[in-house]
Amino acid sequence: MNFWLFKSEPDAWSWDQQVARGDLGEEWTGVRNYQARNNMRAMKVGDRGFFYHSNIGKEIVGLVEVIRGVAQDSTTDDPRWDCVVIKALKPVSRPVSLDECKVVPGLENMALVKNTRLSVQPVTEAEWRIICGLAGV
DNA sequence: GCCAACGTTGGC
DNA sequence: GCCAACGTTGGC
Repeated sequence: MNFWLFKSEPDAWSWDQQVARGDLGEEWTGVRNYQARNNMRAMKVGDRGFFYHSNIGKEIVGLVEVIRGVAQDSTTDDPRWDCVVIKALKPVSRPVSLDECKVVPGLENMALVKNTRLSVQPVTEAEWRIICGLAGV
C-alpha cells in the first residue's frame, strides 16, 4: 500500500464536506498539474492518504482512502486530466500542523515542507507512521 | 493582500 | 529548445 497527501482549501472543499459524502466519496477534480496528476495515476484502490487544509488551518485533519483509480476528470473534456475518488476514513484525534511537520524529526523532507505548491503528493511509510502517531490515529 | 516559488505557454 | 511573460498556489 502507498500513502499520499491531498491538499484542499477548506473554503473550496473541506474535511466536513468530505465526511458528509460518506462511502460515496468524492472525485478529486480540478488538478491541473502534471506532477499531482501523475501521483494520482500511481494510486491504487485501498491506498491511504492524509487530508490537509491549506491556507486556512494548514494542518492535517483526517485520513482518506482511495476508492476508485484514475478516470477522466469529469470537470473537463481535456484527456490530459484524470483523477481518483477518495472517501473519508476517520478524523484525526489531534490535527498535525505544517509548522509541526517542519520541526519534527523525520518529517522535514516531506513534499508538504519542501514543495509547498504540490497539491497531491506522496508520503513515505515512515512519515505516515510518525504523523499517525502525532495525530493519535 | 502580498509575494516567492514554480509551473505553463508561446514567441522566436 | 530556450526563455520571457504570465498565471497559480499557498505561506506569511
